[in-house]
Amino acid sequence: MASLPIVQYEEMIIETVENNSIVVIIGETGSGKSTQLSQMLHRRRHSKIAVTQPRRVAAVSVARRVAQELGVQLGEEVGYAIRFEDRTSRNTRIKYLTDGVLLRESLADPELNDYSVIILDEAHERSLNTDILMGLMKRLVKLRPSNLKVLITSATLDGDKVSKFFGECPVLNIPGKLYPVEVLYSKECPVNYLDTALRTALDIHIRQPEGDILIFMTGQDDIEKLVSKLEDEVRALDEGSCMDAVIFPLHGSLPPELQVRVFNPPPPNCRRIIVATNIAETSLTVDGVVYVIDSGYVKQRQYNPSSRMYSLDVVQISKVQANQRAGRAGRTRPGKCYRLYPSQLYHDEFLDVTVPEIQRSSLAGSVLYLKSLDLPDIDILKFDFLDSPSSESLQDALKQLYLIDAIDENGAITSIGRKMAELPLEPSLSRTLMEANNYGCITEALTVAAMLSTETALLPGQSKTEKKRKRPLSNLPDGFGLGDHIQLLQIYERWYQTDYDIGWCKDHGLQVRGMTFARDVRKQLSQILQKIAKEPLDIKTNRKGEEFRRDYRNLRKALCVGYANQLAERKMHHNGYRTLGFRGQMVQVHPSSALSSDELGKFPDYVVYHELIATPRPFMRNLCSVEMKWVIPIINKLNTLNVYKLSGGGMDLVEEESGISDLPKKNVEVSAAADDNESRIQAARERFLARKANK
DNA sequence: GAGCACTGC
Repeated sequence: MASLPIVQYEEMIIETVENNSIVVIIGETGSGKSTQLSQMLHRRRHSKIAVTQPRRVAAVSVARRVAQELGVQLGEEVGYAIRFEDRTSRNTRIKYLTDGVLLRESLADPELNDYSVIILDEAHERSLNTDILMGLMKRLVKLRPSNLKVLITSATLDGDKVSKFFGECPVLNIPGKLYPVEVLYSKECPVNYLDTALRTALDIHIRQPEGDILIFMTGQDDIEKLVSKLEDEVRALDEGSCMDAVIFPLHGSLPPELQVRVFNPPPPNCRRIIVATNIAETSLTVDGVVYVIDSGYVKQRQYNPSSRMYSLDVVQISKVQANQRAGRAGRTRPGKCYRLYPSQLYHDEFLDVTVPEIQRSSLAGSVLYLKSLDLPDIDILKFDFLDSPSSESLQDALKQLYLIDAIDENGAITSIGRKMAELPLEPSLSRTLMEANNYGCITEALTVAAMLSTETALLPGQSKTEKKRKRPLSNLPDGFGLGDHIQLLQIYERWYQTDYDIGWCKDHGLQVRGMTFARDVRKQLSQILQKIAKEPLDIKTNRKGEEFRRDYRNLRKALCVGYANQLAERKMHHNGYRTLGFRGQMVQVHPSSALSSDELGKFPDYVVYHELIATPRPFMRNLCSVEMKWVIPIINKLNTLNVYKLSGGGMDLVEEESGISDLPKKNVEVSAAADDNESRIQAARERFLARKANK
């Protein structure tokens, strides 16, 4: 502990914090900022210190270490709070929490008076929640100038930019404890980056001294291909010509028991080669890595507000990401990083920083959250973000909220909206719950919302045979053909009838992690609903053994209201759909859907969908059949949509005549920046695809 | 007739 670089800076840090409300601290990996800053401030103050982390595991493990260093029991002076788990007490003085939990807390107490110090750690990751918190902190220090200190800490954040955002606050640089990493570039872009990664890895294995190799690839597919090629090639090497090698894949959909294999120490005289996604960039740290091979690409989910569609694209990484990857080689001794791209590409084309999540996500939930805070004099379109989302994205969010009654025609939050904001759900689902309560089907709607909160429950597991299996799985409920929401409900009901038997999940090819997560979410949601309801709600744990009416009418009606933004109408003579309202577009039923067609092979005339995904053809994923008479009032509302009023008149917008006309692009600066990102991403993607096709 | 980066309330 004494060797942590940050310790020598204690006096300077304390003095700066005493004299300033906000301080930015740049500390590279290994500086000790996550564990030491809170302790330093704790030694000077007695009231409560909050430290946010973007990830649950980090909040838990850092809290554990600090408790150990202070020699106290975890949950007493030092504790943590993550979703479903609060290990703090009245005595807690240092509290580690995920940034999402702090946002929830600020809903109950917008001034966060419980804390005298708030530390936003890992701010460089620019998670959606961290970005919102930064905006809120800027306001909060003005409201509480005498009794609040805010520290923004980060590994590589652009200190000047953040300092400027916070009114030229001081920036302290703390050196890290990384060993030097030599960076080697390719002369040119590889024709086939999978083969190039393979050759580079073999070359290191044969020629370089011991030390593990970490290879960054984009996804499961490429990882599996590369692992199998590496296995073949390593096996073909002459025995005794070099040391042994074991090869591990590492990605998020790998079952946990296979993920942890990379933390076991390798056998003697054996090199480990780990082929990973960006999960190894921040979430998992593998010790012993000396060589990093960086493909320069990452898979990134992005939301396009003009089509309301998500896509999962392979994009070029940013300079920050490239350096983060390189740093993985220098944790235990000096290392080397092989970049499979020329240095000129890195310097000229890579973005400096990753496009922040707030510019890549649908903002309906975040905007509703901000509205519910009742910040005075706040125009949501002018909220002070470190990097603003495009105005198009904010308007999209407002329109969505209006159509589901969360805000009124003037953009003010409604009483329904206020309740919705309390629920940790996407607005479409929280609105469904509100409506389900009126229709007497809250028990079922809760289950649907919980099941949709985990996308992984139905995903096939790892084995190849399982992978080929189709949904709906033969011996699982089929949703009566009404769609995926109903199927998810029925699956959960069946699981409940087995008393949440883990074996039952495994027998039916369901992911245990996903199912237990759904159970936890359901419990949390029903607790919140009980709390915010005026009178006690009739929520049953579930209806054991009771047969439902086979058409689930009320539940589907409730879904229709919640998903007013996500309606589609089947085209006359075929099975294609057109989305209703905002810039209607042609979409297809995702082949994995449980929705079934009638005896003539036709799908239902109207459906609601959970999301649109371009892969790259546009599909609707997770569908529910609805009826035309439920849809009509929504269409009427669509036609009276007026974005000018919704945004509080604060925007210089031309009035829209109906919900389906295009919006003029305003707020040019912001849009231009976002467009620039988009076109660069697009260009990078094309290059990538071209190279991949070139095999 | 398709495809699953990573987090999180």
